[in-house]
Amino acid sequence: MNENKLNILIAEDDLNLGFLLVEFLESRGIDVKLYRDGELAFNGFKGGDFNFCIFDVMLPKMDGFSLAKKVKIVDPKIPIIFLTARAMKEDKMKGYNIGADDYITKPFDEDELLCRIMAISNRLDFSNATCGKICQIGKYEFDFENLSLDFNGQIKRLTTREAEVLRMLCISKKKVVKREQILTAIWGENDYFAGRSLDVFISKLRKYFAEDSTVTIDNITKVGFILNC
Amino acid sequence: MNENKLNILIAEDDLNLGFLLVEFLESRGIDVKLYRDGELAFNGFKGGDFNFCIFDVMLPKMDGFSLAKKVKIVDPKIPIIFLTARAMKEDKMKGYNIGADDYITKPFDEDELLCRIMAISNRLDFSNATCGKICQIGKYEFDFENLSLDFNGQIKRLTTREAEVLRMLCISKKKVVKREQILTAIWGENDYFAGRSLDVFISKLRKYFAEDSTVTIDNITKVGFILNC
DNA sequence: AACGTGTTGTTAATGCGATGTTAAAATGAA
DNA sequence: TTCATTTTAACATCGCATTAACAACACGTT
Repeated sequence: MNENKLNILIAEDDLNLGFLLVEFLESRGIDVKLYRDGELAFNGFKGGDFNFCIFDVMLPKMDGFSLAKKVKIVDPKIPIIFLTARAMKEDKMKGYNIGADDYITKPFDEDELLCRIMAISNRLDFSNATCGKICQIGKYEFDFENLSLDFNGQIKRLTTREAEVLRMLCISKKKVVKREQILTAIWGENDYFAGRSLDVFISKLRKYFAEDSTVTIDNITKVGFILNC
Repeated sequence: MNENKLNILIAEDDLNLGFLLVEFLESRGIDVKLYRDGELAFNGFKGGDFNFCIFDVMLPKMDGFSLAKKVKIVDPKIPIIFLTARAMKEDKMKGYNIGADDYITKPFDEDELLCRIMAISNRLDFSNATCGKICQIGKYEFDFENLSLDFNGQIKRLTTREAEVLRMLCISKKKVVKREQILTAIWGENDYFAGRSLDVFISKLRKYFAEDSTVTIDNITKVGFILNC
C-alpha cells in the first residue's frame, strides 16, 4: 500500500545525460538511482527495491540487453525502457523480445520520457511488490530487517543468506519460486555450485520451521521451491 | 475467463493503411475491426468487446483525441496507441495526458507496432489478482506458472512435463492439437519414443481429471488430442 | 464379420539426474 | 588468532521421464 511510489534504476554511462535525468525525475518526486555500467547496475538492482528501469543499450561491462535479461529473471514483471542513439530496427526488436516496455531514441525530450514512464507505471500492479518488513509464516514471525525468526517469543537469529532466501520464498508465499530466480537474485549467477549452496540453505530453513508442521518448503523438481503455510 | 485474446479496434481514415494493418494483425491471430471515422469508431466500440485501441489522430467526424476521451470514460483502463503523421511534441503530450499508452509516428514499421502492442498487452491485467496465467478446465483451475491443478481448493501438484503438455492442450481448448506439434514443441523431436512418452503423460492427465466427467482428453487417431470441457 | 496391422491406453520397472543432508574446507571479519 | 558464515565435497535418497511390456482399440482389407 505504501509502495505506490516509483523507484527507478537508471543505467547510463553518459554522466551528463544521467545526472540530467536524475535531476529531472527527482524534481517530479520520483526516487532515482544512477549507475554508470551494467555490472554496477545489476548489483545495485539486487540490493535495492526498484520497480522501474531505464537502461542505455550501450554500457560498459555489460550491455543494456544482457542487463535486462538478468533483471527480468529476478523480477519478470518489472518495466524496462531502453535508451539508444541508434534507431536500428533490429535493436528495437531485440529489446522488445527481451521484454522491453518501451524504446526511446536519443536525443529525446524529457517530458516525453516522463509521459512514457507514467503511461507504463499507471498499469503497474504494485499489490504484491512488498510483503512488508515482517512476515507471518505459520506460528513464526520473520523479520527480514532484523534477521530474526520469532517463535512464541523465542528468537532464532538468521544469517544474511538464510534471510535472503527466506525473504524470496516469503514474497511469493504459496507460489513457486524458481531456482533460477533465487540464484540470479542472491548469488548473481546460476551455476552448479550456487545451486548446491541454495539446497544447503533450504535444508537449514526447513530445520528452523520443524516445530510447526503446517509450514513446509516443498521442492518442485527442476523448477524451484514453494513455501507453504 | 479466457479473455487473454486481443481484440483491437482501429480507427483510421486512410483505408490503404487501414486494410494493411488489419491484414497484418489478423495474420498474427489477432481480432481486429476497422472504422474509418471517429463516430463510427465510437459506436463500434460501444457495441463490441474490445480490449485495445489504435487511433489515428486525424479522423473525420471526431478526432483521435476526442475519441480517446470518450472511450476512456467507458473503459478507463483500455490501452490506446495513437498514430500520427506529425511528430509534434504538443500532440504527443496531449495524447499522453488523455491516457495514451504509446505514440507512433507514420510511416512506421508493422513489426514494431506489433511489438509495442505486445509490450503493452503483456502488462495488461486481463484477470483479477492472479495475473492471467490461470486456465479454467471444468471444475479445475490450472496454473501453469505454479504447476498446480486446483480442484475445490484441493491442490494437485504437476511435474514440468505434465504442465507443459496440459498447457498446449489448454491453449487450443476444444481444438485438435497435433501430436507432431506437441512433440516438436516439448520434446524437440518427433520419434517413436517421444510419442510413447506423450501417451503416458496423456494417460496421467486423464487420471487427474477423473473427478469431473465433463473434462475429457480425446484422441484423434494418427492426428492428436483434444481437451474437451 | 473376421482378420491383421498399426496406434493408443495403461501400468510397472528402470536408470539417471536432482535434491537432502551432513561434514569438511574455505573465506572473511573482529 | 578465533569465530561465524558460506561454499564445496561426499554420500544417501528420492522423484521423474523414459522405456518396456502387454492390453485394448481403430480402421482398412478381405
